[in-house]
Amino acid sequence: MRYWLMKSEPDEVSFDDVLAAPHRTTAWFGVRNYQARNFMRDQMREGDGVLFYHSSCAVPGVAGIARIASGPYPDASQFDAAGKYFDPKATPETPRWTSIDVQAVAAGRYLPLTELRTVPELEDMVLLQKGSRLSISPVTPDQWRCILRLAGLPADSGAA
DNA sequence: GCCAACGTTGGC
DNA sequence: GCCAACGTTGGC
Repeated sequence: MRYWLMKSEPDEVSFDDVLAAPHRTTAWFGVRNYQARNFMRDQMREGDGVLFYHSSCAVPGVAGIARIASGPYPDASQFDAAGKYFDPKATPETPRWTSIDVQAVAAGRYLPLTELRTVPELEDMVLLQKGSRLSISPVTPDQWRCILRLAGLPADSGAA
């Protein structure tokens, strides 16, 4: 059981969008960074906890708690020649990019990035490191508990 | 396999 | 829209 932070642009997919989706679940596709892909492919497993983060918006921050709802599987968008995520070097036999399903669990109090930066317990979060742009990053159990407490969510939020 | 040029991310 | 940071590409 691990914990992760996943960035989404709310103009594309917001936490509320996932809450409103069938089974509160969405496929996470379009990741085109090897480090983030390797987390999905090699480490992320069903039941892991997810901090759902809104990026590239007026007030970036953690919008809610989610969980990983599938194992990794090939990202279908890499094969769509008409789509913006097409990768001509990927084939169904040798896929390059990975997807995973994410299920919304609960929205707590919205936690703006500016507030997270003031919390000493979170100063080592990958998200908060200078120059960090990873769309998927690991979160420690202590950081996870701290975020849930700040958001006003029960400590067992995200438990399968 | 080096590394300059280029592209992207994402907060501000 | 700016720009710092960082990843990727491709010539050599």
